Amino acid sequence: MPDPGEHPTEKQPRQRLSSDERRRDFIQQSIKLFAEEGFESSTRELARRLGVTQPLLYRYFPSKQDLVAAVYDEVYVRRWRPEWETLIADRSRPLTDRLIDFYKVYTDAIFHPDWIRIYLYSGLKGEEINARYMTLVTSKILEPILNEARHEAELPPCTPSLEEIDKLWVFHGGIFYFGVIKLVYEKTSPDRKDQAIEFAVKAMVAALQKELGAQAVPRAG
Amino acid sequence: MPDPGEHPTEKQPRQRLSSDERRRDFIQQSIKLFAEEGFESSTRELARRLGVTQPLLYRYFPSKQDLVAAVYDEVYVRRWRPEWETLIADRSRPLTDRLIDFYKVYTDAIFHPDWIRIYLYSGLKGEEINARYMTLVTSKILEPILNEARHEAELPPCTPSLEEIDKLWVFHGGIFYFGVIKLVYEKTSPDRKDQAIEFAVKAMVAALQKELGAQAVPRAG
DNA sequence: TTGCTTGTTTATCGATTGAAAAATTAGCCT
DNA sequence: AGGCTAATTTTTCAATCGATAAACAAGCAA
Repeated sequence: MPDPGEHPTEKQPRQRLSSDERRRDFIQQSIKLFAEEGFESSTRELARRLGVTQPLLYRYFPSKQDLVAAVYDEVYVRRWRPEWETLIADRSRPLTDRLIDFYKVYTDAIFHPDWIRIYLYSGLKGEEINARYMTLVTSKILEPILNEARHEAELPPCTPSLEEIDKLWVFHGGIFYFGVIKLVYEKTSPDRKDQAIEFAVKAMVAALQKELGAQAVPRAG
Repeated sequence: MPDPGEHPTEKQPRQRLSSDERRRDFIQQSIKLFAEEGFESSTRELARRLGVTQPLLYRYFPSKQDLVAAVYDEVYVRRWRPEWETLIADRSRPLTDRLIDFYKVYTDAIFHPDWIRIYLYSGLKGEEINARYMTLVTSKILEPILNEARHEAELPPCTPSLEEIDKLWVFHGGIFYFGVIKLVYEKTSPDRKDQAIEFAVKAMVAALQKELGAQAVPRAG
């Protein structure tokens, strides 16, 4: 005697959703599916997870590529918080404190399998939006950090050199990659995440101050 | 009038290779192809690049999965250099110098699109060999670094805590991720690579010494 | 030259893919 | 109740996938 309740979504008397709701469900489930199995996941598996048939997708998206674009918009664009930028630039507090706070909330936003895996998959695919996100991080996070470090070292602002940006990418990437390995391979408690961030920020600010201090010396020597 | 020379490997009078040569070619070309397009690349595209037909692959590998396994062996296992471990442990030199040298040669070995992209693809796939490589890095690189740092701080050796390994992963991951973005998005000169490594190593050793120094204080206070 | 070994191609299969066209039906308006 | 709109399903297609079986041919040995 076969078990009729094998699938949880089986034989529901077909509930209809509004156009907006269904479209939203497609995107949300796509994020999960693509994050798990990459963008080569089949549209049939996506439909199966939603309990609908595969051709329904094409009433909401002209092609699979358009669905992917919608996923990118949701992941890359809509998760960015403009207040991050103001947090870094708040000169009423020491830069170290600002950066620790920033990286705590930034990693709270991006240290999720959905985000990190879609970020990596799209980066490997060479998607333009991924490169644009890197540019955004450079201009809205790394360059501002350098500006703030120069200000704390009482140096005049200047356009950062490529080598300085490189160093900040090593620092930023270290925190990011910590999220990668901890999410991909194991679960890490928030405590250890915050601890690692504090260590990285302090090490970075100290190293940066040392370099900028050396730049300021010539005036005295 | 159609151009008959469209493909460079067109209409060669079929040259035969020895079994070993052909097998090696399959693996090497697979590394390139999989690195570019991921492991979902078709066996037909692989054969096309080698100028042979697709079923020939199955005279050398029982299945595509076996080909992937051969690629993993080539990339993960055969590129590891045991002398890296002795380089880190050479106590006749300051730890900073050792680490700068180590990371220069280590990144010379792994900062290639082939290696980094196959590493990332296999990591996203959840391949066991990727997890094993992470364990190898932890036991053969990060834990030895911590031991050496403790030795330089005149502290007795001990089994490193999870939090200490976390910090070293942030540092190590920063260097690795620098290679990722520079390879995926642009070309970087070796100078900038070495410059970034020196900065990261110095920042790391300084931050580590500060922490270990704090541990050593109680004896004096 | 003959013949055998083996590297290679030809032909083909079943499964899966993204996508289109047409039929169906749920749910709201009147 | 009747009917219209739009959400959903059914059916189907051409392309592509990994893989198998059988035919072919290059090169060495006799």
